[in-house]
Amino acid sequence: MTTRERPTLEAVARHAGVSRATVSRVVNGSTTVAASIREAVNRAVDELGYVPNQAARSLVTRQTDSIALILPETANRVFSDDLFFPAIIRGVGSELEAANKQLVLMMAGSAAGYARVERYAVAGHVDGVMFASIHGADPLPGLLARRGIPVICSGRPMIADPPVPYVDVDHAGGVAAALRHLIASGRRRIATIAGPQDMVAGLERLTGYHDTLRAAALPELVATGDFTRDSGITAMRELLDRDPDLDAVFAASDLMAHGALQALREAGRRVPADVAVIGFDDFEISRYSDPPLTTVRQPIGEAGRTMARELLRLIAGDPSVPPAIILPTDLVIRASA
Amino acid sequence: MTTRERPTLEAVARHAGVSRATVSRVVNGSTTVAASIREAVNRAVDELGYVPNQAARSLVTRQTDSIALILPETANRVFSDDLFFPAIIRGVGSELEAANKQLVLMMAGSAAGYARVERYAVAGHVDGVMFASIHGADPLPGLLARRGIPVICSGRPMIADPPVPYVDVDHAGGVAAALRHLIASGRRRIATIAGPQDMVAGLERLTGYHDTLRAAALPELVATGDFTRDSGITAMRELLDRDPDLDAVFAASDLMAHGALQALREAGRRVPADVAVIGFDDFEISRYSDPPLTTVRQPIGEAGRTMARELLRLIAGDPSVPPAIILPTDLVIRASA
DNA sequence: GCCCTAAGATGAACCGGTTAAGTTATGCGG
DNA sequence: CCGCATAACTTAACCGGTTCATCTTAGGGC
Repeated sequence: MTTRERPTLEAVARHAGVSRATVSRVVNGSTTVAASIREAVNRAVDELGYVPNQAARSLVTRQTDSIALILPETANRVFSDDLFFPAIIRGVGSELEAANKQLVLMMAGSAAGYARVERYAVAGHVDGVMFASIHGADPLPGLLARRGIPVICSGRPMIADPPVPYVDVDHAGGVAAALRHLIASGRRRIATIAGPQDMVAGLERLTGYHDTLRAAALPELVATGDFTRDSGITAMRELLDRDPDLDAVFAASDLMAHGALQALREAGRRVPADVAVIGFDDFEISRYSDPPLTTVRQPIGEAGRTMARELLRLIAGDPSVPPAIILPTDLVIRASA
Repeated sequence: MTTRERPTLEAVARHAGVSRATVSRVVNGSTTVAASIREAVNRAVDELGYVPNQAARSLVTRQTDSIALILPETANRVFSDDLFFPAIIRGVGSELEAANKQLVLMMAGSAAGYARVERYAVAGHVDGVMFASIHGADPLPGLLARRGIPVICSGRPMIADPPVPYVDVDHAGGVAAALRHLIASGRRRIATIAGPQDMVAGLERLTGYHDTLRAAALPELVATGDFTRDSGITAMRELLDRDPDLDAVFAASDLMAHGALQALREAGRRVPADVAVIGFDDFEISRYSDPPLTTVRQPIGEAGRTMARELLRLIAGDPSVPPAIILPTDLVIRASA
């Protein structure tokens, strides 16, 4: 193994016949260096294959140029069925790449992992922290913010004690659009498969359902899932059981909508002839379902990008970062409703 | 904002009335500290909310307790359609969590991102590097290895100049099992949709197809895709065009198999009555396709876990890390063949 | 009561950079 | 030709930990 000793600033300086400070200034692109010397130093850097030691550098500059994205789920769940996190990661990644920052992904599922994340951030391993989707009343964002670490959330945090800026989508607007579409096409017994009620996304979509149906003076019928396909199947069966004559279902996630499609097929219902189905997300796979799914598109990638952009401003000390940014949703009409 | 100044070792030492060195030993769990002092120090640590500065620490210890996983694709592709990376990440994540190491995800799509990854690793930001799937003759693994950085690959690297240890699955065995199943059930005109030929996985699966069909003295029919669903659709149409009487297709990935199912349906062929279809991967979604997909299961998560485990041994300086580990594949028979 | 030993605490060097303050060469006006 | 401003480089003081050699002190044996 060619474990060639990594050259230090000192070595480069000696090689180029200048001082450490000068090399440092060349490496960091200072303008007050004579061209001839700059060139000599660069040559020495190349010849020795010098790369600055990150630990030494960030010890004094107090910054690391990397940023954490926290996925508050166990590693086993994050990437299994769910397509939400991949989309967030994609958005965040593209934005950070442009800013030349390094993305550090962390799963904070277990309690131990949770503590580790906190220590990791407080230890100064990263310059800022993003949270992708928050479960329940998660204290971590506030905790880190109180420690002086720049923090931003995707989805409104449930506790607002130290207010943490966040990026979210217009849940209520999306739900209203979906339900109005169903009502306009003559549906009158519209059920919903709600999301988990310990997440703001789950709560707000259910609230939107209540509000819109109440305004339209239509009966309400609710079953609750956890955003997964399987929970959608179970919930749909339960709904059919409670009201065999329902003529539409609004599911609070695409995966639950797919589960509903499957349960409806098993129960012999035709979609959309007997029952119309609308989801929420607009995942790629919803274009290929049978029938293709009508759904509320939420700009997840855009949310990730926005989150990254705002965090970078926060880190730069920009005082004008808004406490909340709400992105629009829109209804994508396909065959299922 | 409560940007409370982070306490240093020095502060804790003063608070507890001992020296810096002693606090350091307590924090790192040295045994040669009197119980009373240890307790006093711990109290001081709690009261001040002390967390060691990672930069300072790794400057001297030369390790960071974090490990990079390189996804050599652009951020935009990695998480879109593909379910391979999520599975790898899941496996790696669970293993590293158990070892209390931090996972750092890096996308190395663009050339710039590529250089950044190299600098990042060489700068000592991480203790070791894993590569998830390699495209073509990627020089980066060898480059890092030559720099003395512990490296391990998922999938056999195409260049073996500095040999880099790797974890792979038994492509040939899986393909052979699939084809033997088709032959045993009476199929005689068996086509294949090959994967990209700049990836070892693509190459080896095609080689397996050649070898098995030649041994069985059956005609060969090949179209090439890039592992995506769309490329599967295109390739299937092309195959039907070239041999309308084919009675089976082996696709080198599940997504291409799904594309093939769609193209076959459009062409009015019944699966498996007219044409049998087998994929390779066994993604979750293949259980829900119409018909459910017969496929070669490869233990992606297990590969991730193994990769992480071996890398940790490499980092620990264990000289007995094998140059290659090949995991078994097996045929999962569902309805499509 | 004295010396030796060992447990346990300390002082100080060091890791590899950054940067403010200090020093030296260069150029310009008078 | 001198003095001074300025550009350009060097010196040295940090950043916040770890660790080894050194020192202190309490205890045990005779």
